[in-house]
Amino acid sequence: MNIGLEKYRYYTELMRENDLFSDISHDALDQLLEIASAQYWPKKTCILDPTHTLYTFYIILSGKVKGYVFDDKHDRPLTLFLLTQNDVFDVFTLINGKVHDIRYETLCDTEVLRIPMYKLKEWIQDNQDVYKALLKYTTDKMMRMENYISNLIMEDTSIRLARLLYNHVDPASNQVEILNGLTHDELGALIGTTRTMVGRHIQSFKEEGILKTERREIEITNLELLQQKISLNP
Amino acid sequence: MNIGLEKYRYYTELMRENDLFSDISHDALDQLLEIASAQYWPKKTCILDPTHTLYTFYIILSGKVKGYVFDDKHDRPLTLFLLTQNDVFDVFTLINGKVHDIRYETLCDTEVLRIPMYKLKEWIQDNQDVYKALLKYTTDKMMRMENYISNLIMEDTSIRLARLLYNHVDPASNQVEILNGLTHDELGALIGTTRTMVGRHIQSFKEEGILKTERREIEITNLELLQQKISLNP
DNA sequence: CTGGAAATGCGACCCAGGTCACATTTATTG
DNA sequence: CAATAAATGTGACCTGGGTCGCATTTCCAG
Repeated sequence: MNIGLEKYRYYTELMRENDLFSDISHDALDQLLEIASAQYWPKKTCILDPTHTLYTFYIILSGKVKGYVFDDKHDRPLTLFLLTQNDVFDVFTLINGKVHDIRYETLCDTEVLRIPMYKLKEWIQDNQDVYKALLKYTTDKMMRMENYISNLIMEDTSIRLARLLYNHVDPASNQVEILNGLTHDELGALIGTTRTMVGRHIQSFKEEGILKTERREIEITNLELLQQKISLNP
Repeated sequence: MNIGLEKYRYYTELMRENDLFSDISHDALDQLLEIASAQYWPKKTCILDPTHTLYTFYIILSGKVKGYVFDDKHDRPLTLFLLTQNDVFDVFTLINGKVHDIRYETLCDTEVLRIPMYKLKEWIQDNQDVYKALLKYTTDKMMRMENYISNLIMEDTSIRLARLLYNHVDPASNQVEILNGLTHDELGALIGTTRTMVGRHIQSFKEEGILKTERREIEITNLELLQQKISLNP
């Protein structure tokens, strides 16, 4: 990597904290950083070509990236998952070598490490331990996805929104950190509904005294009420 | 395993064909069979206790098992996935060691290999190659789950039913093999809807000449029409 | 063969949540 | 700092699909 020592330290530090690489030796991690290059992606950077991830693997250092599919019938995107710091993509193409029919887009400014797939595969040859870590990573994501599905079928849109907010409140600031800066359209895509619905629910949450909004930022004013909405669904 | 040679051959044969163990040496596979015991589960056998899979791992030799959660609000189960020959469970508890909040139930008579978790973990210590195979297995399931989600949000119940049928037709018999013997309730659980809806749609499919039913068996009479329903959703 | 349980068929009704249309506010950029 | 685009607020309306109730059929166990 052609970067200053400071920056390099910063990356190694981030990688060392990443559970995926915690079992990897310092040397091996250095080798990995050797074949990686840092990239800065501004908000709304897209990977629209699903074959792209056949050749390049990414590790997210900061920011947020959504993985989504497009719903032609309703002419709107549906976000399948949200990736943030320490997440990687695309594990499916890395392991199965087949195209993963999914698009990626940054939801805010994002830093990634970019690794050519063939070099990564070589590196993995010598560091088969990552399989175990990746497996843990994947089963974990899988369980989240199961929860997402139950949610979709069992709860109505207002509760899905409430849960989305609840799952992302920063207890310190009462702000919904990773969702700040997202439009109602984006929020809708995250819970499988429309901006109209999101807007209506946010309005009624306001009236109920659960939250207040300002310049595309959501602040929870009464966490308990929000919690109630999720658990005691009448 | 305390079983006759014939039966033993049959199991090894099945395991050898299982992609999860295709990279495992004969010796190692024998060792695995050594710590496994065969079990026969009649239809409707349940694993209702989620902590059970902390201690026991299963490999399905034949039959079908559903993994489901219960929807208290609507008082009905929701099937998250269907497991059949060569599937295993529960990978999540094996890898993460935490309880996986999910229940299992056989949908028909089923044969499984039962392996005590701690013995399996020992075996894996000496056969770390399975991590790679398990990872492939898991990412594959993951992608199916992504498709399930898009389906849930993008398509209405009739198309979801049509797709369920289409994905399981046996081109030889035109029968919907693995779904035969399931009640409308079970079918509903598989696509996240109610028996009423399933019933109505099956009726209208009949009228459209897509299928006919007899004694809880579904036979597709016009595959093309079914295909159309899935692709040209108006 | 038979009585009860389970599975299915079907009509009446209701509502969450989608669409459409348009006004209003907030960002962004020549 | 317009002016144009993007994001949001809101009302009117429609419909897929859920619930309820009950009749009918199919399946088994006794």
